[in-house]
Formats: sequence, structure tokens, C-alpha cells
Amino acid sequence: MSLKIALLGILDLAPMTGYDLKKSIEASVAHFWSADQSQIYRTLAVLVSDGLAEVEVVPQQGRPDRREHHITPAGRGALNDWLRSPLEPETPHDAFLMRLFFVGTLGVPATRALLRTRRNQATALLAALRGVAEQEQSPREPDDRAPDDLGRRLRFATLRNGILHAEAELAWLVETKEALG
Amino acid sequence: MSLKIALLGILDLAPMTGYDLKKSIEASVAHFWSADQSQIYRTLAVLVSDGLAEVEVVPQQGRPDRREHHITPAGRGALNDWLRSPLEPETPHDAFLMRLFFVGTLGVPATRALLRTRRNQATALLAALRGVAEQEQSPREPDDRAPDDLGRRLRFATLRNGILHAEAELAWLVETKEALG
DNA sequence: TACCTATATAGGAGCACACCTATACAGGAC
DNA sequence: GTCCTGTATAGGTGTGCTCCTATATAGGTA
Repeated sequence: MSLKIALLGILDLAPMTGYDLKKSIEASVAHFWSADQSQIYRTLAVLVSDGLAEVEVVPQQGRPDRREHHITPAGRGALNDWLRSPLEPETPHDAFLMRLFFVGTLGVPATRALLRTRRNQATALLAALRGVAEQEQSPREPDDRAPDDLGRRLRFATLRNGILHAEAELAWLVETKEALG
Repeated sequence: MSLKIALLGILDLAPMTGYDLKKSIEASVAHFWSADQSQIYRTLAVLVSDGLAEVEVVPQQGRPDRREHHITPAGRGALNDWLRSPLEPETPHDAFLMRLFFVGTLGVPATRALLRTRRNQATALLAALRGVAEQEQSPREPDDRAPDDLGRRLRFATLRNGILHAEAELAWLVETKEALG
């Protein structure tokens, strides 16, 4: 369901090809959503056949035609319906915690190694998120200034969410390391 | 993949029926993993056909026979292999953040409502996790004392992880509410 | 010359999972 | 007497996703 929504949401900001969408996802929502390229094309085809998006073919020379996808009024309706639908608590699936839950049988050194790897990953993630956040916050040219509208604040808030959780993960790692003695 | 591991990990602690596994998952790993009952039975059948678990039929009167699943040496091997395999950074899928990312077009009141719902969910989750943690920590009868071994500490650590993240989420919600002015 | 990257598309195969449904009996609640 | 809960099993159907592969051309790098 949600990849459809992600695509509709991005297409609502600007019309795009599947290729553009892939890059746009990597640049903007990668910290809370990921998408396989082939899945994007498939889902895009479903959106079109459901009347939620329309294709405009833009010929190019030396390259495949751009198949630019535009959101339709029906697509905007579907997006808004989803945004207004009740927020279900999500069913968690955390492979790292499952590993930790069962890794005890392998002994203390293996456990420490697992926690170390996790710390490296969390540190790298935090640095990446802080890098993006700084760019977002950096002062802009006066004539280039994007409006500090609700949407922009909310997009920044999703970044802050990732940062706070990465910090919490690192704090937990310190605590857990100590608890192992 | 990971449900197989969850089942093997739990069966490594004690042999169980599918029904027992469902309850065990709800009682112990629900804060980071969820499993559908029909999926448990299907996955259990795969484990048996792969030689990772064996069934012992225990007849009962008035109830269906217990089909008790025991982990085999091959199953223990597969579990350990997975535990030792490299920890891949997970690809995130957070439907709430996606909602927040796009909800700006609906306006400030809808945004506030979304954040309020999220706060209620996070508060409930935190209370539930703290409840479980207290039970785990509560002093036991001297002759009933479970060994405070590595496994037990790690299982407690996964709970602490959930608690710290729930707290981080609430802190983020306060910050975000203020940022909306 | 040969490879690598960027642009742009999309199918094949298969996994893991969720939602819904069905079967069967015991014991307690109302 | 009927309904609900607990114990115990399992299939049907469909979704959403990943991994791998294929096609085609331009331009830069070794």
C-alpha cells in the first residue's frame, strides 16, 4: 500500500519519471522508506491503470523517452483519503533486536561484536542524517528562499525524528555495554 | 527468513506447539516482532520439511493432539549460522513518518491531530513496556531465582531498547509540536 | 579498446507475510 | 440452552516487496 502513497505524494510535488522517483526517494525519504527500482516501475504502472496517475511521453534524442507521470485528481483524492485514514499502530519487525535476543548462546565475545557493529551503523546513520539536516537548515540566498511553510517544517521534522532515534540507539548501546559488565 | 529464526530461537529454549509459539511470541518478542498464527504453522511445516525441527505427537483427550516441535542439531546449526552472519543495515519502512512527510497539504489541524494520535500510541506503548520491565526486574523467591545469565540480560536489553526509543519518540513529539508554533 | 557511469525502461521468479476462513471439542458464563 | 473462550490445527488468496536480469545509447575514464 504505502509505496503507492509515497509515489503519489512525490508526484503531487512534481511530475516525474520512474527514474526520477528512484533518485527522489533516495534523496528525501530514504531515512524512513526504501524502494526497489523495479518495484517503482511496477507500482507506477498500477497507479496508471487505476487512474491515479497519467503518463506524458516526452521524446528525447539518444536516450529512451521520458515517461513523465502526473498525478490525477483521483490520485490526489486517494492520497488525501490515506492521509486522513486512521493511524494504525505498526507491527514491528526488528531483525537486530531478534539477533540480540538469541545471541546469548554464542557467548560474550560474539555479543560484544554484534553491539560494536550496531554502534558503527548507528554512528554512520547519525552522521548522515545530521549532514542532511545541516544542508536543510543552512541560510539560503534571499531571492532563492523557499517558503518556510508547513510542508517544509514537517519534512524537516521527519529528519529530526531519525536523529533523535539514532541518538537514543547510541545511548542504549552505552547502557547495554555497561550492563554486560 | 526471520520468522524461521524467531521460531528456531524459541524452540531452542523449549519444545513447543504452534499454538504455544504464538503465545510465546506475544509474551516475549512482541515489542520487536509480530507473527500471524497461520504463518507460524506454515513456517513450522517448512522447518520440519527442511530438517530443522522435528514433530513429536503427544496425544491428548478431548483436545487435538499436541504436535510438539523440537529443534534438531541442523536447526541449531542454522540458528547459529544466522546469528553469526553479517548484520545488514535494515531498510526502513515507517508509515507514520511517511504520513507526516506528506500531511502538510491537509493543513495544521489535521497535522496536529496526527501528532496527537501518535503521542497516545507512544504513551501506551511506553507504559506497556515499563510494565513488562518491572515484572522482569521484580525480586524473585530465593529458591525460584532464574540465573542472571547473559541470555536473560540480553532479553532485558531488548526491552530497554523499546523503552528508550518510546521515550525518544515522545521527546520528539514535544519538540515537533513546538516547532509548529 | 574496453570498461564504467548515467539515463531510462521493465519482466521473471520467488519470499514473507497478512487477512480471512474452516474444523473440533471442552468448559464456563449467562 | 446458547454463546463465548481456550486449546489445537491448517488452507486459500492476495499483497508487497526483493533480487536478478535484460535492453539501448551517450559520454567519460583507463
